[in-house]
This record gives sequence, C-alpha cells and structure tokens, in this order.
Amino acid sequence: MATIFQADALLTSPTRAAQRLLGAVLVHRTPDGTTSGIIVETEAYCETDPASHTFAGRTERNQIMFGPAGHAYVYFTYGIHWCFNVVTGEDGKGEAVLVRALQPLKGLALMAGRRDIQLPSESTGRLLRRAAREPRVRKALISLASGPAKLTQAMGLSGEAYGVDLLTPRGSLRLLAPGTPVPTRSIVASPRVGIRRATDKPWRFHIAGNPYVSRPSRVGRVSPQPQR
DNA sequence: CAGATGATGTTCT
DNA sequence: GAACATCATCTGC
Repeated sequence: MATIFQADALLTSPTRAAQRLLGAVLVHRTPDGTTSGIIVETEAYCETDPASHTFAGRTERNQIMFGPAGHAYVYFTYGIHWCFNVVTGEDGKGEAVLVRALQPLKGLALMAGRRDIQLPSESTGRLLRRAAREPRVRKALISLASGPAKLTQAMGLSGEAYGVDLLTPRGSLRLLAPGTPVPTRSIVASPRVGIRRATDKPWRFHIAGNPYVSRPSRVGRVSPQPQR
C-alpha cells in the first residue's frame, strides 16, 4: 500500500533532494509500536561544504554518507542527542540531507512517552481538534518532533539505525513517498541552523506555514529556482 | 519575547 | 583539548 520513496529522486544535488524529501513519510516499527511522521524540514550537506561532516574526507563516522543513496546516516552529538540524515547522491559522493522536523502522523502516544511529554490519551483526530483551541495540547503536539534531536527521540532512533536502507519495502525503518506532493511554491529556503561555518548558504528547506517546523520562517517563500 | 547556560560524550585536530 | 548539523531551562526585559 504505502509506496516507498523513489530512489531516483535522491540521485541529485543534496539541495534538490532536500526539497524532494519534504512531504515524504518516515516510519519506524519497533516492539513498542509504530511511529511515523511527515518530513516538513530538511537541510542539505555536501563535500565542498565546510559545515558538512564530509568536508574533511572519509572517517569511520561519516563513511555511510559516501555510500549509495537511501541509507540512514545517524550520528550522536552534544553528548546527548542523535540526528538522522538520508544519504543522497551518487555512490562515492559524501552527501546527505538532515531531517530537522516531522509532523507526527501515527503513534503519537508512543512519541509523547519517549519524549516525556504529557499528552491526553485520545485518538489522533481528537487531539488535533483539541489542539485547535487548547494551546497546551497544541504545544505538546508541536514539541514531539520539531527539531532534529526531538524527532529521533520521538521515533526511537539511535545508533542502531546507522546505515539502514530506508528504501527496503518491508523494513522496520522506511521512507515513503509523499502522500500529497509539496509544490515548489510552498517550499521556503533559509540559512541552516546551528552551524558555525557556511552560515550564508540557504540550504535549509521547510514547508511554508507548517506549524511543526523547528522554527518559524523569517525569510519569505522562495522560489522557483532551487539552488545548485 | 531574547539571550545565556548546563548537560554530556564522541569525534576530530 | 576543542568542537559539536541540540534541547530544556533559566534569567531578565
């Protein structure tokens, strides 16, 4: 039923792949249950980019980024957090897209438990309706996965996911094609977050107006032309 | 609201 | 020994 994300769509520049990944769905099945979410914010990293883990060449940690597209690059940072990337580009290239935020779809209670966030135990639909008028519920839903380390925690992702092929149809961790495609006019580009180098490159992308992004857009809608 | 800070461990220089 | 693709919590407007 659920269609796996098209591998070909990742065989391009990471900035373009980052835009194509918006709207795609990440699904993780574990013994505790299944969680999933729509990718609403991404960032592109490539070898010639001083902010990229691959800038200085291959290392044990980044080797998967040089491998074929569609695998997971997961790394540990700040002594506490895990971040999740989708490897993109041709085999041998050292490129990936950091997934920065998800709009929760399934397994919200499990996500909340993993995040230690209080959420009324009601159906997703009911929660969404409550969120419309109750700020507390709204904030709880938004804080489930609105950041690169929040989403890995909510989805139950860590080092075990390193190198996993996300495009395997029956895999426990899968990347699915967007339910509804995100039109280019709804994609906003802005500078990447939390880096010290190459801060001028507008290689962060998010879905315009989506409340589940890690931070609001200051830059306006961007348009038609993808960088690079 | 903005800005500062501590947590905590791996990776790289 | 420094840096780190972060987050929660705190302080002071």
